[in-house]
Amino acid sequence: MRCLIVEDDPRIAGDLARTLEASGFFVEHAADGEAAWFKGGTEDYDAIVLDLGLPLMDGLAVLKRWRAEGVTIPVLILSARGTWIERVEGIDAGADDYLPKPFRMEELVARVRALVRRAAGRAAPVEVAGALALDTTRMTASLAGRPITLTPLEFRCLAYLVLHRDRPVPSTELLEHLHGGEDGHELNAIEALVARLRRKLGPGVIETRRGFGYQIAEP
Amino acid sequence: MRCLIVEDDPRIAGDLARTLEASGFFVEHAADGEAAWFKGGTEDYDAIVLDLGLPLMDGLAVLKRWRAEGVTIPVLILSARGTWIERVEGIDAGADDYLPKPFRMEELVARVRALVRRAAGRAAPVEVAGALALDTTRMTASLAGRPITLTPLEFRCLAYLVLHRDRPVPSTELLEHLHGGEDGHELNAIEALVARLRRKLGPGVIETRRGFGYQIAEP
DNA sequence: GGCAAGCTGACAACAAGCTGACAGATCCGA
DNA sequence: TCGGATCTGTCAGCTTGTTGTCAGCTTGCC
Repeated sequence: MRCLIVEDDPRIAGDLARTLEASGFFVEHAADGEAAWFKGGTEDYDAIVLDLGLPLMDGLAVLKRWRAEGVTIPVLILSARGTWIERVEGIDAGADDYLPKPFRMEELVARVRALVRRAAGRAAPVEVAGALALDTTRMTASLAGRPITLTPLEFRCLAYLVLHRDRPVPSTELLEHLHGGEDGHELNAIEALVARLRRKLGPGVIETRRGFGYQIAEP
Repeated sequence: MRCLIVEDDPRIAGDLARTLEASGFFVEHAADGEAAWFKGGTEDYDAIVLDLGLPLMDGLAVLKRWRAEGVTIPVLILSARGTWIERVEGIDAGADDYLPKPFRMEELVARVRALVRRAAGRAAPVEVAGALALDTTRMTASLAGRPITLTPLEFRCLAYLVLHRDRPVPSTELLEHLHGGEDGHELNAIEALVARLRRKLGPGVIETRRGFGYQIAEP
């Protein structure tokens, strides 16, 4: 968990850092707008706590610039001026939450935690098992960074195996999952499907545990 | 123009829907907070009319959750309790406008229209995907700098594909988006539409990912 | 060695998607 | 109101990718 604190007052910054560190964050600090903009754009944080009154570049300007550049790290705005107009401006500029000063430290920690949780839920749903990566939004698969073209059924089959990679999946279960319980399908269809997947993925990715089922190989 | 109505009273919801439909909106409806949250987060509306007193999740909570998740669709709050405190709370939560009950239908329509106009003016009007550029306020398209004449439906279809260019869009979803969920339309209409678009755009712009959907080609 | 589980290449059936033609609907100017 | 132009949905026939089945094969286990 990495968190960036953007705050020019060294005393407040120190307080914030200590509190967040006590809650398990690795904290970094930027004291002015320029430094903040640079760090937020180049490093990968889980959350940013942003004060608005900053030297060199105003907090809102920094935020807008990040958002324009595609930085999606969740940002919590801190501000002494707690009017609702400013709140709306902050949200408008792309902030994820807003906390008016003065505030209790516990509340700050709770909000930053909530922000991180929410962002994790929103992230691109990519499942990874060793060198194998499945992106269920883009419907793409890759092996060791190399893209693999899969048909819909192949994709669903592989996704199911990756999701249950901690145990062998019987072919009867795959049949049930892929065809929604309709019968009239032979088990051999699954065998053929797995064979086609293996041809695309190469050996050593889908293992057969004879008598138990198929399983994605451990990294 | 798609509009989501969030209202638990079926009579009021029906009134609202009829009025907005008469003004040219495709209207969808959610009767509780959970459903509203889901629809607003996953579908692409031009405006949302949100009642505050809702089952399962309160209207304000839904709104806050949307804003926290980055949903920027303009929201008009409806409420029986018209105190200014509540108004501020609504704006604070990220609402774009506030209309106390009772209200005249004409006023509602006017405000929703204003909302949509404002949002259109504020949003980045030009969407770019590779050589393809769409100006959503002027409703013009160009490919490699050369202007392309599109019909209204073609434009909406292309805009939707460009907006979701990071993933394949199933033709069922296009059908739903373009016709606001009314059925009685055949999937083949989408195929014909895409064929017409391809004839204008040339090959290699709209790709078919068989079994997954259509997708704008990566640059 | 024998048996069952599992593999695989070939093939055929099927479904997804494409396209040109046509016709109903709508809009617009005269 | 009429006529023409444009837009858009439907249909039929076609192409192509996907997937189930079959038959014969290999592999592991008792």
